[in-house]
Amino acid sequence: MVVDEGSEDRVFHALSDATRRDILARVFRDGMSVSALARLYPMSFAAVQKHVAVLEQAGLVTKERRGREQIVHGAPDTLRGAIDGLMDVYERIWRQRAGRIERILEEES
Amino acid sequence: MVVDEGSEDRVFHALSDATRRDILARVFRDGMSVSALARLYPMSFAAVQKHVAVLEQAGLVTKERRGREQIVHGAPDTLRGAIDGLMDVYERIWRQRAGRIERILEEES
DNA sequence: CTAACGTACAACCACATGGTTGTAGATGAG
DNA sequence: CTCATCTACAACCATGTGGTTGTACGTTAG
Repeated sequence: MVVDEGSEDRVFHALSDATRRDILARVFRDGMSVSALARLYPMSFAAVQKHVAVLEQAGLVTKERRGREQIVHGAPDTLRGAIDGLMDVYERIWRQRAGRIERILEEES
Repeated sequence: MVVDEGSEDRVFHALSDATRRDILARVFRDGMSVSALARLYPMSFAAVQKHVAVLEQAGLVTKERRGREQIVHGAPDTLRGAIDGLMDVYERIWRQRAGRIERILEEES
């Protein structure tokens, strides 16, 4: 694995807040400064800053310093990893069903 | 939408715990009773029961009573919904990049 | 019937979370 | 240089979280 284990917890926790998911969707479309993001939500700058920090800790976004601004970008690899993890769980039910069908077809009655 | 809004928070929060993700993976492969699940983890029955309740509230599992046991099954639709939501965010970066390329190709220099 | 099992739920605790305000350091504009 | 802007971070508070133990109830086995 590329990233350390236990980070999955942080990734999904980061995704468990609507404001953070909105921030994520926006910065994935186009990078934005922290203060530009802060203007979008009915909460203090510090609160938005904390949300960005949670996303950054989870590895879902990166920050790029540009002048006195900090531009937030989406990090595709981590998000891709989360999707892959869920897909693995999701696919189990189909593998399991396929196995059952197979066993039925193998029956010699 | 099939499910009420604000439930995305609950879904991702439910996924943000390693024990719950493990439970989910197991019951997606094959239904298990709550007590059978409880035997798998180094914590009290009540704790596992709470984890199952969180997954159930999020709509990620369902319970089916069988005798005195409660069989826990994975709920594919909700998980699929979570995956779809992440895919939407993920795809934005590609749409945005495709748009940039398009604009470059349209330049008349 | 009785005893054991599977489940549910309340009460409690330590700790994390999401929000606030306030202070302080870099950086760019004039 | 000076001032406004952007960012960072600490302190604080109410609430939620993950864990515990204890109690209670329905159901099956003997």
